[in-house]
Amino acid sequence: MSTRAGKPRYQVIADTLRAELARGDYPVGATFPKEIDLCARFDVSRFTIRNAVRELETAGLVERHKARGTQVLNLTPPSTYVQTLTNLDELLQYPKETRLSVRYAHLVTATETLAAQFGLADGEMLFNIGAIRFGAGDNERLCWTDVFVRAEHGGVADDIGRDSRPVYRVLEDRFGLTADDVRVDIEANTLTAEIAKELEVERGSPALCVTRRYAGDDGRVFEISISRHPSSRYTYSMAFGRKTQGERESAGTVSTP
Amino acid sequence: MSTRAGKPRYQVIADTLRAELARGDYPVGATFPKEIDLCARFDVSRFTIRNAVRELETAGLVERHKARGTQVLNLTPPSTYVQTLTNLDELLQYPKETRLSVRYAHLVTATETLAAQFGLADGEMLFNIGAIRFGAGDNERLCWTDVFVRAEHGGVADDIGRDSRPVYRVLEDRFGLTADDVRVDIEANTLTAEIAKELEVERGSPALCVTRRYAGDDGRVFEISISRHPSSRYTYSMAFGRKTQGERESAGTVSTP
DNA sequence: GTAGTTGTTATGTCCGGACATTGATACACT
DNA sequence: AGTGTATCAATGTCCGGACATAACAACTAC
Repeated sequence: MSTRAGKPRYQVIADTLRAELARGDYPVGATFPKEIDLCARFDVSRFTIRNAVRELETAGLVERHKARGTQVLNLTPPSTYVQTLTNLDELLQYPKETRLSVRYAHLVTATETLAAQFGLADGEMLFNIGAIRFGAGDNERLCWTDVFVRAEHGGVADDIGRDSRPVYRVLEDRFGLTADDVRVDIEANTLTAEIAKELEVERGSPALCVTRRYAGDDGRVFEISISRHPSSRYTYSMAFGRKTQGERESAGTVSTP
Repeated sequence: MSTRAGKPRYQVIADTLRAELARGDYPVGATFPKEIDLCARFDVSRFTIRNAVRELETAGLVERHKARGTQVLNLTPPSTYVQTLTNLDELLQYPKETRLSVRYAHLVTATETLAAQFGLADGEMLFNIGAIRFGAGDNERLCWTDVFVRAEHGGVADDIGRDSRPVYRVLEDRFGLTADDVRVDIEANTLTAEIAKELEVERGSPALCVTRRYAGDDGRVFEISISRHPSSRYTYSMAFGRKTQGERESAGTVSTP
């Protein structure tokens, strides 16, 4: 009727309905015409109408309810901004070749804030690993990192310096944990005298402090890492793209041979 | 056959095929059994098989080609980590009630790096707005912001202090631009003497420097803003969740009746 | 009144068929 | 050999029907 170019009928019908929605024919929240009526209107079978309405549904425009009808959700396809990481490693944003040099690895009493984040009672213990991350060739000191894991996961310390896997990955492999939820906090502050000395910069110089908190599928936090980067040695950067709901994802899993 | 719980047949079949894929019955890249064969195997109509295979397709496991067959893409559903913003305003992360006080608004010659980012020739002009962001009630000075827009968009300066919309939104409304791509860079450095004075903090104190670059649908950058937050007054935080491809998005836009 | 029953109405599932469309292949012709 | 052509094989589209299921409303029995 309105569009035509060898396109299948259900596509044309979906386009028509999309246009009508955008024009405001059916207000948000109202019930959409029922399938039978649309069948009569476009003179097609229910099969075709269902295909058309499914398009609208996956586009986030309408919502179907069994035995209750179809409701209008949005007049235009809702779009959101997303930052996509195919891999959690991208969160770390270190160049490929860096290595971690462990300075200490021992049990400590959790501070109040740390205990709260791990969901521990006051005075319980955490395992703490302090390390310096070195650059690839030039051996520049990139940052100081303090990693906190639950006491029962202290075994990770054995693997940390040895291979180049990030800590959360070692935890995944050794204890079957999966990082389902990650929170990253970034702030600026000054380096303590000890860390400034370790990083060979002036004490009191500014640093980018990145705190990463990893939680498993049950919501329990299993690792918190705090990295302090001397200024000008590190920039945290991220990209966001507008994504319209219902789009086909551009596949994943690029293998590096 | 394998699963059963009042679930529709095509669901059960999809589950079965999913399990077989995960088990490695069909190697990646190989052609998936054709619909007719699956009909025979499960003793259902092609309609049901098509529904089942569509599930696998939207889950990113297989790919269908007309007249060529179905190919295996992944053995398990590819998952990525995403940070979702329903609104670009969430990128700014300021409490609701803040206001911007403009200190200057004028044309400047673009520095080399700025010109390059905007895609301008050397020596071309940009419009530059410098402003302080104040907190809601306590009138605390939250940060210093330098905004750069193209010379032809200098008109935004009229609107900036007046309402509380962010600059990119004013640009959208006034010039029909849409922010399709945003990049955020975060680093730590020290405040210059002038800015430190404006923000009423000690000169040389550390600050979180957030650079936001907005690009339109044509890829052209139309705004760059640089915000400097005195340390301890601001923490940039973000959350990532694991998202399996093909999941239903949790809808948006809740209407308040 | 409250609880249970029944009926209506909408979408959800499923069938068996039909024809269209389009890569790929094999074949015939120049 | 190269080029067109016919055929095949697979998914894509579409029909008209059937029954299942769930939300909702109205009605009935206690």
